[in-house]
Amino acid sequence: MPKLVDADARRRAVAEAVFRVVRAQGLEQASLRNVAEAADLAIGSVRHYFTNHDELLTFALDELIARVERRLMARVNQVYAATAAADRRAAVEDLLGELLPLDPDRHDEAVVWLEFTNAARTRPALAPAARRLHEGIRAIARRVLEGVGAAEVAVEAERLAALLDGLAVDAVLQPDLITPDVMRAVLGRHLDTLPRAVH
Amino acid sequence: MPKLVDADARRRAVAEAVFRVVRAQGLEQASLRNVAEAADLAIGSVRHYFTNHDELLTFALDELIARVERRLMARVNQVYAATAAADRRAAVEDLLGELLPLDPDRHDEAVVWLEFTNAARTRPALAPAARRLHEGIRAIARRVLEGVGAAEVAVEAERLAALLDGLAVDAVLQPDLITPDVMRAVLGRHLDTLPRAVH
DNA sequence: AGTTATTTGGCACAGTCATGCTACAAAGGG
DNA sequence: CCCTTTGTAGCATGACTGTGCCAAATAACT
Repeated sequence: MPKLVDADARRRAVAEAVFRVVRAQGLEQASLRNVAEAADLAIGSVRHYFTNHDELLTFALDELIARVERRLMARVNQVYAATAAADRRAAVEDLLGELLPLDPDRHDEAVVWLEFTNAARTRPALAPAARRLHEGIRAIARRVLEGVGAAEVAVEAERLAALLDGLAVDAVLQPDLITPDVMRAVLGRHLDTLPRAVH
Repeated sequence: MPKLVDADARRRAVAEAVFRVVRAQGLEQASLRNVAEAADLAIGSVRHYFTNHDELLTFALDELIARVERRLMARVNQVYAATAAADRRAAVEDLLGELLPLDPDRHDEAVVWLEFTNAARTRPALAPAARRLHEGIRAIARRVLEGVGAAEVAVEAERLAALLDGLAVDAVLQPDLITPDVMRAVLGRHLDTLPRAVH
């Protein structure tokens, strides 16, 4: 047999090529040909690791979600570890900030997320993963807002989640206006005005 | 000559066909052929009213924005007309609600908006119109928040605009979870917690 | 009635797309 | 050494795209 390649690593490398194409030219342009070129592979090679174009895209989306989840896990532990009020507030801010495109890497991630989650509206294959991410964000928002009254937690969680989604979308679409500084200021202000939940 | 058609009305009718296709199948599928079929015209006819595919899309986007602006104008006047505090609060809620997909028509509008504004990220022809809409929403947010301190108005306007964008996006992508009731509750809650600006 | 400008319809072309299929190179195990 | 498995590459096909170009049908105006 030839070089005996680590198939999983190859699939992840191709997924990264998908991200690059989507980032630069939109999901619409993430054809097998363009992705193969971005991955520096022949189109036939890419097809050896993915049976379908759909499977390529769903794998890439799953990979993106896994990456976000990995980052969030570490931050969640930080919140639980923080006992002092000031520490907890900072930990919460870091945790929620992980959902915002505050640095170039996460900006690219947010771009790809918006492209995929929007495409999921009309592409059934992508819908389950997009849904999982949507609900995951709500779960985090609810957990962070434990301190508010039970009657309000549902509305407040939705408000926080919508704010995070909106900031991410705005930063993706108008990056020169919605800078990391603006996002941090808005998130901080939002947490300041919450009853007595997070501080 | 033939039937002597009102060219402007025809262009608007074709734009509506664009909306229907984008709504049902995504902007990616808004090809000349699909749009022509949705408009019940021959492809050559559509091309008679639009020199370009790009011109067709930019016209449709401009048309969408004009429609939103028309709706907002009426609401803005209502805010100025309201003198009593309770009236003003209701007028503001109606005005901002105009930016949310609270009924089926506005839901379709929001779907098309998201498709276009996202596409504008990688399609230069659409960028100016998307930008205008983005800034228009900020202008409204700032005007509504006149009451808050000058130091905070920038951050608060961004927070309100991001919340509106986020609610719209979430309702477009997960319409069974983010219902009009949820959106109204979240917006109401947000206005309640603002300093003493709107009430 | 004839002319002319507008509208409509469609053909042809070059490009892109996903995918079924085949062919071949390479390296590990017998 | 051979053979079998794995990876790589590419050809062929049918479908779709925007656009240049052309031809016909239509109705208003002279």
